[in-house]
Amino acid sequence: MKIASFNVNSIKARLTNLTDWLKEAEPDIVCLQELKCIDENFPHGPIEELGYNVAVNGQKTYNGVAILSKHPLEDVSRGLPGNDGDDHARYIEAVVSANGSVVRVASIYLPNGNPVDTDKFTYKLGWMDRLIDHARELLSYEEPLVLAGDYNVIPTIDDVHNPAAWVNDALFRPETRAKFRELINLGLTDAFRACHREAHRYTFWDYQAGAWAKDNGIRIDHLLLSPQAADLLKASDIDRAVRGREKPSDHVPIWVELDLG
DNA sequence: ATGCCGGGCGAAGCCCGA
Repeated sequence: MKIASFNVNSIKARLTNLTDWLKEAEPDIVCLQELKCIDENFPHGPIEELGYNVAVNGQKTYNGVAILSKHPLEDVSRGLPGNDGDDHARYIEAVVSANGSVVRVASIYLPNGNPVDTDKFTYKLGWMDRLIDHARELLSYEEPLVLAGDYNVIPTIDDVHNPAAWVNDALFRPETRAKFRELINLGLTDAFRACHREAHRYTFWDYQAGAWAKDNGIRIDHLLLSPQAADLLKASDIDRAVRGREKPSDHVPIWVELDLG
């Protein structure tokens, strides 16, 4: 079973780019981020035509996440627990049953957090605390679990082209990286890193200053696996060629293959 | 480099992303 994550930076602007990739990559499950549309405006038609069931947690203008699945989506829940006052659409979770197996999947759009001297950074760190609490709960189920999304976290110096340019950025600040390690240390596996040791493999390149041409990127989209999912890990990779196409997102898809039949 | 691009909103120019 192939499970992917893709920050599309507007589902409306990216529809053709997305459906082209869906046709060639043929993922079973896709976690999308930054839809930038309300539930009613999600383009169900072109995506359901390709055989996907769809669960959306949308929002006007900002954020918005979804899960696409060729198998039925069950027990869909929207929003990250722990703060009823948080109205950002940054989290959706569902259970997928396929071939007698079950996998729980979440699509995550973790806050950017810049500038760091504002409440945006506080919000990011608080959101990460809530994610850690929720992940601890989900891990207690002892089942295959994939926490997939745009984490807006550069985990290590190997995951950025020019570390010096990011030292004071919310994506690379020590506090951010420490919280990410706290999440990993619950017992999650960074699927891409488990399959690839080489440095400088990125999932995001800025639209500006020729970042793509210079390979000036960062690795901030991650698929984190529970031990039960990591047991099934066969492969993981980044579909970087998508960044070079017409009207690309600034992120590219990243995926895992799990031996779930 | 800190918004040079790109998208939303809405119909010019601002907000936002990373």
